[in-house]
Amino acid sequence: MNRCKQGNFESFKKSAALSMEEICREIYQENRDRIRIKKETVAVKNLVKIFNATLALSAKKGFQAMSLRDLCRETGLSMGALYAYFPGKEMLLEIILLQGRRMVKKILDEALASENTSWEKISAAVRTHIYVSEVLHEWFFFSFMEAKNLGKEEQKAAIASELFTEKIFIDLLDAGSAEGIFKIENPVMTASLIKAMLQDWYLKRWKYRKRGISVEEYADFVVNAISKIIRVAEAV
Amino acid sequence: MNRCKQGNFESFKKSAALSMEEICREIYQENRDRIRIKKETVAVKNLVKIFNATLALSAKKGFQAMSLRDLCRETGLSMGALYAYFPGKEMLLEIILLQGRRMVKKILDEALASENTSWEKISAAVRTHIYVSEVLHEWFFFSFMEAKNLGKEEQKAAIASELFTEKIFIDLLDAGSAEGIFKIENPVMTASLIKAMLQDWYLKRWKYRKRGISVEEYADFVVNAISKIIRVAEAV
DNA sequence: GTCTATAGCCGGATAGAC
DNA sequence: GTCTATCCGGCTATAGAC
Repeated sequence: MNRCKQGNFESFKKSAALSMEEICREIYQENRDRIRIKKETVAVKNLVKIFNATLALSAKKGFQAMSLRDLCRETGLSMGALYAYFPGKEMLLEIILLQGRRMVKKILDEALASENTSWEKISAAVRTHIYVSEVLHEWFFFSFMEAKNLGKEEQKAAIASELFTEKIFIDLLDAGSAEGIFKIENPVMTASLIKAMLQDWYLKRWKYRKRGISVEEYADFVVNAISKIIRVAEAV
Repeated sequence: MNRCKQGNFESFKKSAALSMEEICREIYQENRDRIRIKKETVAVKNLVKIFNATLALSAKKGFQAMSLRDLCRETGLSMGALYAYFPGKEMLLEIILLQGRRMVKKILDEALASENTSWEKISAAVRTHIYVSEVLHEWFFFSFMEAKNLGKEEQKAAIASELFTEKIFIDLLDAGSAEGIFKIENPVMTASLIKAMLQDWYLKRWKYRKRGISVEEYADFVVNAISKIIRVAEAV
């Protein structure tokens, strides 16, 4: 309930169980058959290493340019060991993307369920999205950058995910518009604009970091900007 | 003068001499020493082929993943011929990025020079940027996507270019604020927001295409959204 | 100017030792 | 479970024919 009202990032971070270990445990359990390692503690520990290393290396040079030998160096594992955890480079990419999408969807759904008015829901969705993208920054960046290099099926999933988030905003804008709370000319375009602002946080994080702007300040600014654009009545 | 007042994209396209051929002629003349082809007509014709093919292939799989053999297939040239035009894959990347940045800067500077009030300048800068990114869409996408894979010096240039555009908006917002025309809480953050909207046009073009939104509609929407956020008095 | 042929290297993937 | 050794294909780059 209300993980991030008033923009408390720290409390969000604690209440949302989205550590890398959490994610890797899920991945392990879903892929028990493919993964050749039987002891869960060992497997999860190394999966964390592998995924973190993949995200870090890809952030620097891109997934395609990252070699599995780079990955060996970074994780301390050998080529042979790596192949005990995933069946090939392409699959490694897909597993990371799939699991991340699920996690994000789950958290967004939860955040919305506990809000009431359209404006509260929009505000919560914005804050939650920005906070999640802060915690899982490397994943978000990765996911955006690699989207164009995927196979046909994977690309569809990525697009669906993008449109899913946007649809949440479109529906909320429509609802608030019908209730007469917002004054909006074009809900679809407005939702696109919101998405663009959300994305900027993880695409240009270096910039905001350098300027000393915190996640909470950014979220506040975005919520405020949206309230001006849609002319929400009871905006804080 | 006033290339794109009232958002006339077609007239902008004509007046701005930024065809690929134009760009390639400049590149050829600046790299006469490195390029082994003497006849300008032949050289420029093939440079156009090479750069267009590079942008197209990179859009699909990324520059790193694009092989020079892919490039041969796409251009109809052989490996040997390619190396008569550029000294290596890395340099090809740098040449494309450098020349594009120059072109964009030149056009933006020109567009601003012919406007008067702060709001007119902001509006013109927004429209011009969106229109340029429409004409040179592939270059903009390429430039954004490959930025992280560059060498140290090239990366600095890319960041400088990003901040340069943003600075234009920060200064204009400050100026209008001082004149009492805008009501802005945070010019730096507002400029970031504007940049995010500009970028969305070339990062998510597939989405806008699918929805049948034209460049002009998008530019109108962005200008309008900005006017609401900064509460400009004489906004249309 | 443009081609073909080839050098030399590095990538992903696998087999089999420990 | 993890490692080393190795296969083989594709890559960039260059040399030399036409």
